[in-house]
Amino acid sequence: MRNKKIGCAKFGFKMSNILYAVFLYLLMDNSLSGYTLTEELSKVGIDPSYIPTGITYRLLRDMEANGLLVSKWETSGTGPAKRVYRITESGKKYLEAWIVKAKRNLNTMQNLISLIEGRLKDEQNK
Amino acid sequence: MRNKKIGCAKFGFKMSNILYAVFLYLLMDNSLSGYTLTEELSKVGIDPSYIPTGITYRLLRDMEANGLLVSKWETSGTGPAKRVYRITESGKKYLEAWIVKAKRNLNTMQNLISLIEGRLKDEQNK
DNA sequence: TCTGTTATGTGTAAAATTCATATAGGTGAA
DNA sequence: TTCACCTATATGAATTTTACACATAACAGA
Repeated sequence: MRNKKIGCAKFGFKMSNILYAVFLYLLMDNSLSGYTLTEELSKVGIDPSYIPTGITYRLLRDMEANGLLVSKWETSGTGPAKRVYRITESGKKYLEAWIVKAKRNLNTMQNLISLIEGRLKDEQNK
Repeated sequence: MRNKKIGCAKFGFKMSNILYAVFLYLLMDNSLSGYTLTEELSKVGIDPSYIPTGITYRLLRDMEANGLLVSKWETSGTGPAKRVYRITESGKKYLEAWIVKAKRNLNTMQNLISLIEGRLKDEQNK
């Protein structure tokens, strides 16, 4: 048996991958800033206060560098300037590819969890 | 909004956490060596060849250090000596606690994925 | 002017993962 | 008998990911 690589990534549930997907999803309807995106995480069941802002802003810059998003500064309106992100065609394609992998990995996790749960219930009934 | 922590761990799907659970599950019926445990990953839908042996053996030592497993050397039988692991009561408790968190996190992922999938389907039908 | 909210960002530490490599006993075939 | 291959365990170091701490700045209202 040889050494190969795996990681959370293989299950599609690496933190940064999930946030990539969520941000792309949230941006499909509107262009939004990093701050607003963080707040809207609650819409998908993620507590925004758990996400360090350092991660959010760095991920968004990475996503832009990878061509999934484009940004422009918005200085109008109240408060400090916002960097507002818009999804690209490449970003949509990325999300479509992600969902395929994510579903497969969700299945793996689902099977694993029901297997373990079943075994633990057997133990209780002994 | 303040900075807090998250990570794969918050979703319960960190690589090492999954392997902890799988190993504990596999050890509920028999005592097994690291090598055999790796092979038996296929029973739960994980391709053993994807798991670097470096990770497996290190995780098992960690688990023992944390009291979830105990090991003894088995020199009888063919081939080189095996370090055979057995699950402890503490290991069983860990697995029970893990499954609760894992189910919750699976739910979060499930909702997230169906949300995104639904949105992508809308897009196709436009 | 001081506090709080909105808003974006960076440097560095810590943790997790991967890669490369080492060791060693046993088996079977050329 | 030596060479290739399988079983079996292990570690050092590089890389990647994630978390923590902090810095900056515009504006609003007391």
